[in-house]
Amino acid sequence: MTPDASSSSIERLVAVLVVIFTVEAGKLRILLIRRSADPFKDHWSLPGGRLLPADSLAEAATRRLEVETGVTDVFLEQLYTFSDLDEAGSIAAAYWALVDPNRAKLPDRLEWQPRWYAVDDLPDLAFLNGNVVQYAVTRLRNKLAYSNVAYSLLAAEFTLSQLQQVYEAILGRSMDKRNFRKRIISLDIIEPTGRFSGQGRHRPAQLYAFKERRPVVF
Amino acid sequence: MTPDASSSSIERLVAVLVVIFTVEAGKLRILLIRRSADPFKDHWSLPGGRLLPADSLAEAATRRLEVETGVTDVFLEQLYTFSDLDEAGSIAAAYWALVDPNRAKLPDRLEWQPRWYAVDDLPDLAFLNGNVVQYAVTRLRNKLAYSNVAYSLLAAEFTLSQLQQVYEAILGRSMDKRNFRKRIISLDIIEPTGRFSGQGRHRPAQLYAFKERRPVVF
DNA sequence: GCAAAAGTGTTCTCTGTACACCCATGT
DNA sequence: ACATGGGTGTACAGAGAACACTTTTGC
Repeated sequence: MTPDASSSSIERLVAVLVVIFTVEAGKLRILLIRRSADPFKDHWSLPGGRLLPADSLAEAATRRLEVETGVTDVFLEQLYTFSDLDEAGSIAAAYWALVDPNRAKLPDRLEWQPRWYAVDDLPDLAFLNGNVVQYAVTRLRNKLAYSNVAYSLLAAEFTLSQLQQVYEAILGRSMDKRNFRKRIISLDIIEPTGRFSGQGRHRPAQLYAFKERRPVVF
Repeated sequence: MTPDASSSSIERLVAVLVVIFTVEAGKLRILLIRRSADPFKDHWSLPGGRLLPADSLAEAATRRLEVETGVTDVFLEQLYTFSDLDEAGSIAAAYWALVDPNRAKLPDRLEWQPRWYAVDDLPDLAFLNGNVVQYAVTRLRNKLAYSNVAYSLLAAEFTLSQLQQVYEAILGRSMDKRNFRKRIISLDIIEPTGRFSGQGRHRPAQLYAFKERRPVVF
């Protein structure tokens, strides 16, 4: 047995990718970085990297999320594991995360220039990252319907209108205000805090908080 | 850099596991094999094995499924990728499959002695395979509600009663015959073949077939 | 007083569920 | 004739969708 390329070894290069979502300015966005090396130099791609010795997949994904956004206590879940994103036969475990845009601070001095892109207006992506993003968007939309994952996209307190805007941005359609409120309240996942958002020349809005700031499935 | 154990290499051992389901004698069952080597010698475990050079994950899972059951053209889907099933830091990509018990022929001369076990009466499993099975059962139950995956558990033609028994075995509860038929027919995934099952001292049953014998999501 | 967003109910349709009897066949 | 599984319809309840006006505040 020759000890040369990975394609003849019994072991494999294993990488982690992270699809980091946020909702900002009424749009669902993901974080992309610009590749500084070949292959696909100067193309945009999902943040990711090699799995280090003794890393679990979740640890590697968490670390990469923190490097890019500075946050760790957010929703983060495995998405799918690909074995055909490149020609080298490496394995890529994709994760997805949801972050509040006001908490995520992108380190803009980094050489890979992280940037938020609206998912309905993405640039060409390196490798087959476009497939990964599509898969992640589908999973997010499904999960929104039967879990409280939206907690991870909002501040601790928020108005019902803000929550509705998050849902509308993710699902890509507008909803009826009365039906949305009825449904969310009947799910019993949020509660009024008693405080009000007193800003703007209009009636102040009741502030709400999620009862659980961790994943709950209905 | 030392070339010794996998825990100090940048590459990883990658394995594939397969949770192979069937429904037989009114019970949801999975295929287990008896380990012939340490660790966990003589314990039961899920079939699996190393990812060979140039294998994709799906190829490795398909091959393992064929070795165990002789079938390949069945429902097979990735489940989850684990990095903490053993202490060696290896990566295990779990898949799940659905097979018709009449087509799966277990090679009973194999040293690992494959056997069907009812999921509600499993023996102690090696590694953390119990978690994997639980996860697969949950996924199967969910998927049953919004896809046609049951096609892969039945012969090409079947009666509505046989189909209902499959659903009841998977979900672990009995259903009303009239409501079941109404719902399945309204899903528009099966059609009558015009032939009848003329066996038994009772009225012959209309035979049905799935319109698509490949995964369709509603 | 006016602009802007907050807040609130009713009606209808559709889906899921509960429930019981006759039919065709083999022995 | 009887035992066995095959086959069928109706009524009720709950969920989701459509739809418009009043309230509170800042300016």
